[in-house]
Amino acid sequence: MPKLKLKAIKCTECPIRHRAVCARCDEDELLLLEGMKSYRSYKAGDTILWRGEPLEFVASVVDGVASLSKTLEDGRTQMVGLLLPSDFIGRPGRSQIEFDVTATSDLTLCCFDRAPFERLVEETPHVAQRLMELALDELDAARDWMLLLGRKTAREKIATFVEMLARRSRSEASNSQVVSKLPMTRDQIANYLGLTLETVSRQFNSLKKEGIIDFSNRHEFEVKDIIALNDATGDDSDGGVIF
Amino acid sequence: MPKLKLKAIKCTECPIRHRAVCARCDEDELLLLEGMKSYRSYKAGDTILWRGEPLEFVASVVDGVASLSKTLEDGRTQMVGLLLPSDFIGRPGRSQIEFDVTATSDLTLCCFDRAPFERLVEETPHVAQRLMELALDELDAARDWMLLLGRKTAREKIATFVEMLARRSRSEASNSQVVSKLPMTRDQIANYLGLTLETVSRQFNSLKKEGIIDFSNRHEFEVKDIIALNDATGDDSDGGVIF
DNA sequence: CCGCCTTTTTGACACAGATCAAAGAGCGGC
DNA sequence: GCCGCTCTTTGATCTGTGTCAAAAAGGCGG
Repeated sequence: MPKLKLKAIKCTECPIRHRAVCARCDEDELLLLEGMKSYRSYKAGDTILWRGEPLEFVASVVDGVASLSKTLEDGRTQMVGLLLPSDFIGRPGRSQIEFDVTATSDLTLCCFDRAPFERLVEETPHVAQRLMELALDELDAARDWMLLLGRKTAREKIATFVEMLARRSRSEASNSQVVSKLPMTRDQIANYLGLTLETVSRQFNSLKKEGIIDFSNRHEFEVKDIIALNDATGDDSDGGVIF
Repeated sequence: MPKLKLKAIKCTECPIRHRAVCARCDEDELLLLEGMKSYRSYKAGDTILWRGEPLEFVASVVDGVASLSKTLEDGRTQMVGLLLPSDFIGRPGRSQIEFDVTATSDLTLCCFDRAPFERLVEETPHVAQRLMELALDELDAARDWMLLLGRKTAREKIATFVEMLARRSRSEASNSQVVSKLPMTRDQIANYLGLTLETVSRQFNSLKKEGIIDFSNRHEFEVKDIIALNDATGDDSDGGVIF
């Protein structure tokens, strides 16, 4: 489990300062966090935490992608969360987690020892409030994923996944770049979408053949027809307005 | 949308006093809640809230079962949450919800107008803390469900569902009663498990034929072989201990 | 630049669960 | 107690996706 400690950057210069668990903190509170944080790095594929293992720290993702996954008796696995920069790992008030946490890409975490962090949560409402928002956002995402896993076809699953990646890369790059990264292997995508890797491959190629997306290489794609892509997700575009 | 106001019972005598959003409140805080609450009743099948509709109140389930569900363009639907007594509806800081809320059985809610409730959340850490716990519990449940929806077979889904109902009815009745209620129709169960109602029916009867469960009538069952039932869920019984 | 290892693609086939259809059960209203 | 409704069961068939297998494409170290 090769985890290296790195020197921490200053909170005020942190790339996730405005979105992570510290987003609402003022300068004083930030100083407290600064004093208890440490950085850890992981290589793609490393396991960060095992299910049931005592949880010694909580953390924010600073850079890279981590995933939460659950496994059945016979080895079938399902990703139950994808953690991107500013997302939070761990839950105050519980010393265990019910899933494995793995580095999907090379990863940097900003870690806090659990005990002092929990004390901080009790005392600073800004951290508690932000933690609550993050949890509720995750809950929303989990529910969207339940609809996908329970009711969408393989084609719809892939289209939804592609659309999500494209939207995210458009917003976070804050430019209208057309090329997006595919941050996982076919196998990982399959575990995320509740499919097999063969089906993932077939559906990607099917969308490509139809001219909806295009691949420059295996890990980069471009959306050619956003309308058709949106149609293919099966989502109800109607915002729920009552007529 | 037949919703009737009932006279409220006293918070101190409320059946969900110790588990709902008010669980950690002291007497003073309870008095504040008492002042802003009102009860509403719904008949089985009533829609409580529509997706996207402005959210005028938040609520705790006092009695009965409510469900959260999402729908695709063509009408396929997936339940994304089952709300039992003491569960909470609504999310502070957001005026809309992303799913429909429906009464699965006859239902009683303890409602709070959103604006005053949000002010209360800001001021009383006990409510905020409890809300956080409830959200995180729901997140855990959502993740278990993602594993079920993405990777379990029809048989495993039904076994998991039955096991969940049996465990719940055992704990909440606080006696070792053997008969449990099935609080939903086959169609609702299908929407919860990501199956069709025919498959639900077939799998129930298959478990019955094998002597694992038994039905006295369509809405009550008894677990005859808990070991076999547990096996049939496909879950990894190992708590994640590392050898 | 070559060879080895991993990831991805492609093909053939099987099967779990969906779909379509119709019969049976349960239950409230009259 | 009978009618008419909804919910459930059962049967026959179809199909999307999984499974098994093997070839192709990258990618990396030497």
